[in-house]
Amino acid sequence: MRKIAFRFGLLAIALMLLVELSKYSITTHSFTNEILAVAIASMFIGFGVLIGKLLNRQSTDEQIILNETKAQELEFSTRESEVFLEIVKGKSNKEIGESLFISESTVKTHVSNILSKLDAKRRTEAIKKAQAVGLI
Amino acid sequence: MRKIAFRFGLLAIALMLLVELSKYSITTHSFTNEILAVAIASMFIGFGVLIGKLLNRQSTDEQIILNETKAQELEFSTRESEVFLEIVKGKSNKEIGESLFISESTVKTHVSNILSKLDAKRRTEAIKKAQAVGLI
DNA sequence: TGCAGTATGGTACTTTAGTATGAGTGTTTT
DNA sequence: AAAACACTCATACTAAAGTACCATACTGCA
Repeated sequence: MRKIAFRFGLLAIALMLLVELSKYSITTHSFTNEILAVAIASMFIGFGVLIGKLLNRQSTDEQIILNETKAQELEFSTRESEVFLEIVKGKSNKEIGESLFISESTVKTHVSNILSKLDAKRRTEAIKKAQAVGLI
Repeated sequence: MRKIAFRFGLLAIALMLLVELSKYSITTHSFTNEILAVAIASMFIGFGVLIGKLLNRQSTDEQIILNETKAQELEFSTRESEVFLEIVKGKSNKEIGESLFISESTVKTHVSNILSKLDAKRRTEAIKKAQAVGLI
């Protein structure tokens, strides 16, 4: 987090220097406008990359949400999506049952269906495959 | 992937339109240069966000790599890091043993140590915690 | 009304996972 | 050399996870 803030600072400084340089170069013609434009554009692209990282960070740290479109493609039912979300959180079948107020038996049924829909043998493999297809 | 390419296209078109608009506005003075500059900068930031997404995608799809610094902080041994990498790939203890040419017993020993170092009860929980602290 | 889909749950069983403990073999450090 | 550490492996458990099969109940749709 501090690293990203630091990069933001560096970029801001570089950008200001470039702007100053462009003012200077207008009078001295030491650089072409094209080169300066490319440099400034690169700075803004850098800002975009950092902003994108910040946006990603929120979604991975706080709450995990399934990609609804992908869930539909995989024919996940509502309950299966809920159970899978708990799996990704690292919960056991028993804990999932307590969270969703259903028996461990029911959880096992859902898990079994989830695994076959994701073509996985284990829940860890299911997590990996879900990441690969963008479900999570 | 197609979605990202599509967004790139849209951004490129918007950018070209803005550039044309700026040429036009120089003669007509219908927009201030500041507004146009902000708009064009926004486009480049958008490009940056997309590029960042593409860069992230490669790292999650292809090969998973542990954050060496975090691994050291957690006092992971070399072998434990290797075993954990296989866990994240969704492999079973038996499969991990075959990959690393060690017995399933040894894998279990490593896994047990990994779990206690990550303060996790299950490998799924270990994966989740590893993501939370930035190990993966 | 009957069918399809979803959600629920149980039994019984097999397979993985995980723990605890002990032990042998190297390598590095004191 | 002895201690400390990492890696290896085994045995013997207990605990989860996962499969297969069956059954009930509710909802929406043809």
